Amino acid sequence: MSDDSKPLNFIEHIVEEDLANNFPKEHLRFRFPPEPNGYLHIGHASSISLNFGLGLRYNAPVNLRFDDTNPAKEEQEFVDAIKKDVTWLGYEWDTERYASDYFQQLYDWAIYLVKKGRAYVDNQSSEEMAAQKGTPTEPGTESPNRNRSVEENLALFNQMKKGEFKEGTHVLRAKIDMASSNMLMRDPIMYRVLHKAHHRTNTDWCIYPMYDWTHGESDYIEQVSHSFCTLEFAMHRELYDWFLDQVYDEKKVRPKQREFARRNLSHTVVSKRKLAQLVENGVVGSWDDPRMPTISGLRRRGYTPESIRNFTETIGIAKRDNLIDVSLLEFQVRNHLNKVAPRVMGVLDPLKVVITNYPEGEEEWLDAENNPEDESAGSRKVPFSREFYIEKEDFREEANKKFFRLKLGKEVRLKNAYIIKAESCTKDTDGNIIEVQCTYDPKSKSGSGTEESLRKVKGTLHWVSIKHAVEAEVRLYDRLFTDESPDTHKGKDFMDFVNPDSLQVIKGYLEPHLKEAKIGDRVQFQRLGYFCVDPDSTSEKLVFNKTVGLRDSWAKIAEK
RNA sequence: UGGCCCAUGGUGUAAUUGGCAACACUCCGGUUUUUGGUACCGUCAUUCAAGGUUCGAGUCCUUGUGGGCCAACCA
Repeated sequence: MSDDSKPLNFIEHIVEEDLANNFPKEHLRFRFPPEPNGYLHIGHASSISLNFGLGLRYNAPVNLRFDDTNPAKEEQEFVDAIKKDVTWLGYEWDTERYASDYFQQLYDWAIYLVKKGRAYVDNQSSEEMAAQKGTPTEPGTESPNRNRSVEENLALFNQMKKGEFKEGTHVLRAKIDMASSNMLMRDPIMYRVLHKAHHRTNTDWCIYPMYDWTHGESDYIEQVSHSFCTLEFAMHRELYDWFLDQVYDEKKVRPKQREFARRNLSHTVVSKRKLAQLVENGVVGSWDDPRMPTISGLRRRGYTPESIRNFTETIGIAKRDNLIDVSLLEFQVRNHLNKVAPRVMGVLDPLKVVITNYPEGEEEWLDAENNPEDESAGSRKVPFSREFYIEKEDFREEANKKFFRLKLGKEVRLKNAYIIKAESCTKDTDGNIIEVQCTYDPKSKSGSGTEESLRKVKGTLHWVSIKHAVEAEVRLYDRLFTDESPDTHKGKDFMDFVNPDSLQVIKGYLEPHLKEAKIGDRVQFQRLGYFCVDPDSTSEKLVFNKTVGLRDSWAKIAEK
């Protein structure tokens, strides 16, 4: 495999080491286990790439497992969205599983634990139990219910299951060690009463297993060999192993939990809870708002699956805290779109230009290359006429030598058209330039092969013939937060850093064939950036999203 | 005051059993260019600190320092 040449991350080293220690390769199995309580985001993309990448690398199955043990938060809508996103990213799971598929098995095992004296029913309030829990530096105290008889526990647990108790009154706890230095080992809760309908099991159950009791056992049931999760679960590993010990059969694969650091992206938040807050508070329109770091948001923004996969590959996986600069993500989408996006012309901040020596009423259709990076993309025709738009910032009455664009008395090349020279301009009463008058060199037509057409002029501008222009709504996006790490400031809420100007809606003028553009189409507006057609687009009204700008070295020069 | 994890350029990751600190991005400078895009070339680190082991330490040991996580009937 070509993968062999690439350096391994620490997770791959762990797998390699297990293989070297005679773990059978055919027993390798992985899983991606989202809770269906929200949409997947760029952080999940790393986990998805890790697990499915391992599956590809070792030709091992990868399950998509929904960790659906909390009916209060989970919905079918999210299950569907997650499946769509994983598929869109280009991965195929072996089998689709649900933790809820295992509710009966988990229940049977719980009974087994009760019978072994390893679990008991506690009917104290959560406050009482919290008080007995102790602190990281002080041991906890044992519950008065800790030594109930097996018979009594069995009866109580049965009553819990039958719905005879109200929520919050009874729980099943593992009997471990109230003095453990690991708070999670201080008799953790295995089951709670929840009189809520579940999106899959409906009202079959009114007791639901907790994460810790569910996750490792689910891995075990599925015979997952390596269970990877984020660092905040590191302390859970001891409990994961303890629960496994209770039911483990030596002849089976024993799953191994290992942890990696969550990927943090600059100028955004990567947490389902916080992203949900942005939606609920109306900061963004929806989970798939193009400003969101969700997979669906990035998709709508115009990102390609390839660019996201390349991103996760280049940022890698490790255990240290990180804040990945968004420029690494932007590079990947530019890099991919540069190769595949057709070039077109669009003017977003129009200034009218009139060629005084071009015949009135005349028009010609000029050849334009679709993609200089891809000869097979061919060419198209664009209409040229006496009056057209250029960008306002592409004209100045006077400017220094670094300004390669149109200025009075100087020439520029119009992309795929003629060389023009600015002769004069007119202004409104406020002094704003509203029109530029030019002359053109009729022999300088692009591709005509004449001596004049081969002349070198410093600047090349994009333009759109006014008579032929198609209007479109264009949505420009800026970073969602003004701070690079909005949720890491103690005493400050991440919402305080929301960028009030993250969305700007303008009108653009595009070359006419864009009228045929379909939802999801991605193009490069030459000299401006990459844009895609938003799902809001209709046959009457085109809507484009700006995915990302081109690298802009002029902006840096202009700043100085 | 307890336990667990982590520390390599501006950012993210690499570095066979200890053996010339590498790759990508960014920044800065340059070449090419009918996109100030692309492509190409170049500059930017004595690996948190102090000791120790060793012919040799980013890697092993000790002690610091800094950061993260742990007391939801969430996952």
